[in-house]
Amino acid sequence: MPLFESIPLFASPTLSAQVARHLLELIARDKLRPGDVAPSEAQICRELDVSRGCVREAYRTLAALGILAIESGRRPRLQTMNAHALSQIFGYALETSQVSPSDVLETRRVLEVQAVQLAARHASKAQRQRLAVEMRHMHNALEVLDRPRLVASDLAIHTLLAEASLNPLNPLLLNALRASLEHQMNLNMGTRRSVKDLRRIVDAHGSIVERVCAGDAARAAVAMSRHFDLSAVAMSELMSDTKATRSRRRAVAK
Amino acid sequence: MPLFESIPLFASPTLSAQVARHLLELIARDKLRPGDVAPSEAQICRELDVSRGCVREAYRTLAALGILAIESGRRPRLQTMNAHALSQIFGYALETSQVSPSDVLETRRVLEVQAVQLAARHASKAQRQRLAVEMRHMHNALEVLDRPRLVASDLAIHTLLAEASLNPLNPLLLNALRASLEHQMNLNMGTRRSVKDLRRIVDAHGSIVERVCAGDAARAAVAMSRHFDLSAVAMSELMSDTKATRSRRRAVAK
DNA sequence: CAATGATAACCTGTCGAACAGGTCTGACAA
DNA sequence: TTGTCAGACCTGTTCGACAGGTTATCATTG
Repeated sequence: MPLFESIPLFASPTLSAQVARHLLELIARDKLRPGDVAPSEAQICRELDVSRGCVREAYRTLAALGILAIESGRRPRLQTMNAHALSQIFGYALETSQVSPSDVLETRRVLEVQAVQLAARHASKAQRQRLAVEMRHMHNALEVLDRPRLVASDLAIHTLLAEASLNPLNPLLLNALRASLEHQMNLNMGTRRSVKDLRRIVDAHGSIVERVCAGDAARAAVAMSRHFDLSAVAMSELMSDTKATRSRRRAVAK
Repeated sequence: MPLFESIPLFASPTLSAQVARHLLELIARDKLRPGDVAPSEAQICRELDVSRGCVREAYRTLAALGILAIESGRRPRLQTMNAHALSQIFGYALETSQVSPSDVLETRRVLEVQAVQLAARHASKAQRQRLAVEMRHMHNALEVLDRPRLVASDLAIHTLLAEASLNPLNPLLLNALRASLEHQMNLNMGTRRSVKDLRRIVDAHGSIVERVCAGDAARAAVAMSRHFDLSAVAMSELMSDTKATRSRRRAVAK
């Protein structure tokens, strides 16, 4: 029985994977933080005595996961957690029909509902103020029918709510899910809503923000839940997918 | 004004990033599915007239995201969605204190609670049977105090529940969150529960499975929620982190 | 002395050629 | 028909080289 058996999963076949693992261990050992610089490629080459190509591949791996920020000329730095890598993963899952848009919406829904509850309980005064301000912007945008600014306000409010939940996984996951879903939908159709629908959406945001600012977690959750009901209906109208997919899966699920 | 301005975001500075994007577009255009083969490195080299190093880096990027499966000698194949990349991302966020273990637990909780509700409603007969079988295994493991088999059954039940929700995002996210959290905790301490706690955990799973099999979504959710209450208490005892982190964040949140 | 600008060191991005070793296919032989 | 073997194909890795960007040092200059 070999000695390495203690770490069976980590017997990476490829050298570059080992280098990537080494870098992760280095980050953990030195307790590096986002913004700190990582060793340069040449340094790792000398330390581990491997070719630069290998090291570069390891760095690309970590860069793809959003761990390292690599720019020409600069030394690699640890990156702040961001949704880009996640949205690419979700986007691939959508693209290959491994998950459906309604699956994404379902998960977004439960996360957003929890997020507004947490936001209602934990948001700071400044965060509540920023929410109220953005809500006014949204109302203004509706009055002059400025659609780009409307969707911008929509996004801003959802992001503020997710941040106000004080669980960083909420902005991370929600941004990733939203981005991947929008990318998928925009390719299929341009969403042009009627003015009536727009007003309903703005009102929905209004009541959510109002209740979060009032600290009423339960009602805020209900409002967000209603908001998602509308979105779900709108989407299932556009692509009669929800029911079909669900029942097909049920049949396949042995 | 340059012509490329129409797609400003896609002006990737590096060549290898452009190659990666090209591959993703190719996947979308040809509607490739998991298991299908992707072009070999040499093919892309000729088609795009770039060096093999560049192409390899692009492939590593997609492999890191869990999109491509690359093995020596074999042609690259599209991969089935899996939690590995996600758990690495979450693991990095935990490692660098960008999210706390209680954040992960909070998100896991809401996702698992929703998952059991969906499972109670949508699970197939076969899935309910498998759940019941695994539950019996867990009871047997408890009687003979086989801890490894106990944790294996725990994992299996949670995985079955997530799958039975018929939303593939649930097994994906829950596996990733669980794996990253366990990786983080195991490094800090070996969790040795008392027999009394073990019995309580098994009972909690028992009531969850029972209610899911009975199709009682509401009670299943309550049972899962209770199960997580216990876990949360156990964890906050081990690392008095929950409250401290929360209040610290609140102060920082301007 | 301080501000400024040039230079040198360092870093990443890309290319090319080369070899090792694994995988797959198809032809040939038993 | 089946088994085996060779060759084509593919990924893993290395070395060397050059372009172009960034940073820090240092000397020049006001």
